[in-house]
Amino acid sequence: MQNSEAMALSSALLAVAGGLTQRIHEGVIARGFEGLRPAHGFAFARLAPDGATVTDLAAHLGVTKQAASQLVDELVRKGYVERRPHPGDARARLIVLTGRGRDCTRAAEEAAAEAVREWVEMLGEPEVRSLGERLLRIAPHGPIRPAW
Amino acid sequence: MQNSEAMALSSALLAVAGGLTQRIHEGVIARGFEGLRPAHGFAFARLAPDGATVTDLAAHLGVTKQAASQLVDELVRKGYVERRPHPGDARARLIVLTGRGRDCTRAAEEAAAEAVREWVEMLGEPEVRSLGERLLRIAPHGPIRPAW
DNA sequence: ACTATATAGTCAAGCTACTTGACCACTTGG
DNA sequence: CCAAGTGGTCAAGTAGCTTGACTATATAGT
Repeated sequence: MQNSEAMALSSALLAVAGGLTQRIHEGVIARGFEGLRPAHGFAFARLAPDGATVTDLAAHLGVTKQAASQLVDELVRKGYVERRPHPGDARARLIVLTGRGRDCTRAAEEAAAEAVREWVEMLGEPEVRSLGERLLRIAPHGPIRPAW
Repeated sequence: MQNSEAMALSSALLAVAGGLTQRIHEGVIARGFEGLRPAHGFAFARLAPDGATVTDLAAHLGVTKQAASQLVDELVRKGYVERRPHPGDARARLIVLTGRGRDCTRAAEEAAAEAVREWVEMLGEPEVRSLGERLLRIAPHGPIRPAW
């Protein structure tokens, strides 16, 4: 496979990812959740199941824990998450989504589904499904880098 | 297709895109081009064929033209691009890559090809190729958003 | 049990890429 | 040929990140 092909693939991938990010972001706003940036969505994704510590969040986002702490401050102020004492470690705090935070996560999922639905219209469901499977197999495990 | 499937697809897509961005960035640095951020790569991509104006660049990157102008300042200072008078419009300037800028672009292509090669090892060439084709068909035309 | 080292989190200050607002130079259309 | 529009830059402010310093709790070694 030639460099030029690899570059075409890379460009397409990054364009699709950028477009999707923007679509989700706009969809979340359209559903009434304001004052959020795309980076917050990545935080929500980490917090979704059972909460996480600030340090976990920092690693997931690929930023310092100070930055993660500031982000949590902001989300607390806006009512999306709350800090709870951590069971089993008195130094740590467990950051968990509030009801509003879970509503917002659902809104993001709807917005993502909306974008994916358009892909299904263009490619058909089987192709989109296999696209997802292949992406899943090559997805890295490390921190989600929230910037490029 | 359910929301949860759409979200899994979205997450995988964004993870792959984030990982790829990081890989390219690291590869460019490893080849001796320092002081660059991923956003510069997107600028290079727009400048590559025949150059572009600051306004074009701003639209492509999804930022204000002031921000694009500052970015160009930086790239000029570091020797990657130069400002030339624009043929046919005395207000505008044509921003073009220098030799070093083209070298850097090639380095980015090599780094991208390296990452794609790993995907080929995991999925096989036909699957990666069809992945690229499908992504190309759903890629948006608008500005590349350099932030999420 | 006691000390030493590591870890979770925050506070404070500084940096940097971006924004908005103002402005000049040139182009285009009536 | 004048009015409005466009390309670009200068200047100042902002927001999200960084590094550095610190406290509180946990863990390991002797």
